[in-house]
Amino acid sequence: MDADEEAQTPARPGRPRSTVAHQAIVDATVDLLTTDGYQALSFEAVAARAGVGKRTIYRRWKSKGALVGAAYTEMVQRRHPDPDTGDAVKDLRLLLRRLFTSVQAPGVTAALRSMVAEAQLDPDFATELRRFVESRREVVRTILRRGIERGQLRADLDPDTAIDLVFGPYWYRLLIAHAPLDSRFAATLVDHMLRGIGQ
Amino acid sequence: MDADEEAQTPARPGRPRSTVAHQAIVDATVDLLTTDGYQALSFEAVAARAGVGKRTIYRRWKSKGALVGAAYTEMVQRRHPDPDTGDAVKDLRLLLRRLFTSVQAPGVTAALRSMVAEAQLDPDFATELRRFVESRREVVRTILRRGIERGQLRADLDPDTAIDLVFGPYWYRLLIAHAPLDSRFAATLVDHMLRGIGQ
Amino acid sequence: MDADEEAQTPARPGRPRSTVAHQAIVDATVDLLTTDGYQALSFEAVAARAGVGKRTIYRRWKSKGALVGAAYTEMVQRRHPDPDTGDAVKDLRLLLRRLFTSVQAPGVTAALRSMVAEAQLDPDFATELRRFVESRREVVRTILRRGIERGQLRADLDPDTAIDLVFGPYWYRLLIAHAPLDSRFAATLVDHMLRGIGQ
Amino acid sequence: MDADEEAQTPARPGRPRSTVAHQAIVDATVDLLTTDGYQALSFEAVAARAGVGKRTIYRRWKSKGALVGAAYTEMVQRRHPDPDTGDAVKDLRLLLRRLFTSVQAPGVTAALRSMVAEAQLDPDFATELRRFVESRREVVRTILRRGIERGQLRADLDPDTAIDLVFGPYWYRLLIAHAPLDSRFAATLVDHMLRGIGQ
DNA sequence: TCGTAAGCGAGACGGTACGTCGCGTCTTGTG
DNA sequence: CACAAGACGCGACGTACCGTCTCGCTTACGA
Repeated sequence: MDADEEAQTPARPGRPRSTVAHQAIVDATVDLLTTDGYQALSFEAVAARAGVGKRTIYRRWKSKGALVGAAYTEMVQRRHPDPDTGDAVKDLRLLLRRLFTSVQAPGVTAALRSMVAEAQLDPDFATELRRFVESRREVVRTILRRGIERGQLRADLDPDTAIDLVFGPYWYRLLIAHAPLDSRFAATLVDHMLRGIGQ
Repeated sequence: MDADEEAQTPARPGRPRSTVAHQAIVDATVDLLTTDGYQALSFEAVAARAGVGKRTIYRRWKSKGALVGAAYTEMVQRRHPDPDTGDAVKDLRLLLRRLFTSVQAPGVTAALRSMVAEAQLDPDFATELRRFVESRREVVRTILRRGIERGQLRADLDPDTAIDLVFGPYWYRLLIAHAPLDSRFAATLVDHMLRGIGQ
Repeated sequence: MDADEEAQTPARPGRPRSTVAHQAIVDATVDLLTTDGYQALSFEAVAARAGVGKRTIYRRWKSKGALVGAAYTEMVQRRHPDPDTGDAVKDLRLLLRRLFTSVQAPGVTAALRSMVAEAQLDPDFATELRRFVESRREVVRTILRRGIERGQLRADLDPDTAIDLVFGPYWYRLLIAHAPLDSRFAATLVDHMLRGIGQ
Repeated sequence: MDADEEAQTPARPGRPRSTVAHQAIVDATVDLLTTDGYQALSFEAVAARAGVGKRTIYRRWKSKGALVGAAYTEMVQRRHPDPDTGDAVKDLRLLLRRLFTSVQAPGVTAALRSMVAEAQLDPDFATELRRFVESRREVVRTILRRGIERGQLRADLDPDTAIDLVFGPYWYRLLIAHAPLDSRFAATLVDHMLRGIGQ
């Protein structure tokens, strides 16, 4: 999702990559993404706005989607960490509410959509996206495991299926947009998951 | 999703549209889609392979996604009609099983994905896709309504939420591909929906 | 030196090439050539100034030099035809005087130079240039032949060598620019050629 | 034509320039020039093949043509010195024969052509080339002057015009390549020059 | 039966963006 | 300080498709 060799060989020969250029590119991408949308976004335009050679961008990201991925990560700095209130049900409700709120911010929906779109077209980026998705699943998985250990959730539930039941409808509405992603829907999702899997 | 004025003015002036050209275009699209993937698909390439002028394609479909939509329809002839066995639960299980089976056919997944991708980029096509999605939802809605009337399902369920719980995870796995769309998952989905909403 | 298939199949399939675009390209080339010089001339710049797609230029000329060739031909409309005054010596003097005068016009020297430069780098264009050069030699060859027939020049001269003795120093001074191409030099060249080959 | 400050301050501060690098650059240039031609020659390519930083080349030569000039000098070690046999006519014949022979060596023609091409595009290099050309003219000028003093050539000839009559056709055939640069042509050139200017 | 209106293939058109190359300059660490 | 390595801003390259626009030619209806 990010520049390709983040923390590799600490010193390789030649001039090191400019962090200034790096930041300028990411900023320009966010700008264009939220202003004109994914369509208007091109390596050409990003280079122009960032005051950077196209090569400098290609050196770091190999596709538009990968670039947008970095910009998205930049946009959603707050990472919705595991709340861990001690109550698994409360944790789930909190996490979902935050997720559904963050998605209201302008540009976030567009970014997520463009990433899914890119993933359908570029298998390499699909892998990267899967990695990102998995990291989000892991947070919920942790909450569920904790809930089971604490006896707050029944022991025989299948976490992965449960997670699909939460994130599935979330992405579904996000992508198809046949219905809003509001806090009521967030609550409903948790309710149904708990009724299905909880004690 | 299809050629844009299917059953319009039954007879309009001038030379009628060539069904030969029409078929050649769809065939070429399916060919390219399953052979080289969505990436290699372009109006230019389709026209070349079909031996057809670009204009002739533009006259019928206004976007790549719309064109792929036609190809998809071509591929999935069977349209998963409402089973109506008399038992709502049996109907649901049957429908889901068919849905999950159809998606195994080569090219179908690719077509669905490309359509979702296109929808993220082209609002007009998003509307078309939403129409298609809605038609699929309507089938389930009918089953659910029938189940309630017959007393097979409890009366206070919200059909649309229930549908989200089924189709959500379906699309989620289809698009993210983090887990397979097998018949076991189909069964699990119906189980959870029923446990959540059924009596 | 010109667009590649001048008077071929009078009607080939598809939209015919636009003469408007053609002229716009040539004009833009002449403009840029005489204004900013050969260096500043690029397909990119010509396309921009002519309001034309780059492809449209590439379709007609395959290299910068070939393009400049067309522009040059456009610039030197007057083609220094065979004078044929009845007197071979007079003809030669007249032709040379005209040649040396035409080369004074701004841009002509630059165009000729750039063509020679391109010919050194691109064998294909070298062939084209050779064709142009040969056409100029033919004019002189005709004059000489006529002079021999009329008994104005002695019979045993070798026309091609004689022509080398005239055009050789001409191009030499044109390219190296170590001395001016003035009318005195023109006269001297004819004098020496005649002293060397005449009766 | 050569490295720009050959015999400058014999000892200047800092690390002295590596003669190893210098030679590697020239060798790589000759290699590329004779192998892939002038087109494939670029500072970038030379640096890569020589295993040298681009800067190191720029430090020594300021243009592609200047660099090729050095390579040319490397290729043509023998410099065709003034023969001075005592007989001006014999001297001229000898010099021309040598000149026409040297040009047969592979790569020499290409180098000369590329230098002329570069001179048409880069005024600075044109000056350098003019300097080189003048040095070659000076040799002939000396022979002619000596011939006049010795009474072997008539006193009223204009040396510079005479030289144009020899070198002009030489370069003409070299650059346009409409006819070969063989020894017969060498002889013919001297013959005609003498008939034109000699007693 | 014949005009006329649209469809047809081909392919050129003005564009935008692509991904690459080379330029000449700059910044690293190493000698 | 020179050197190799290589990143940098830049500008041009030649190509791919876009969606539109002629061409000359069917095709088929309705006047």
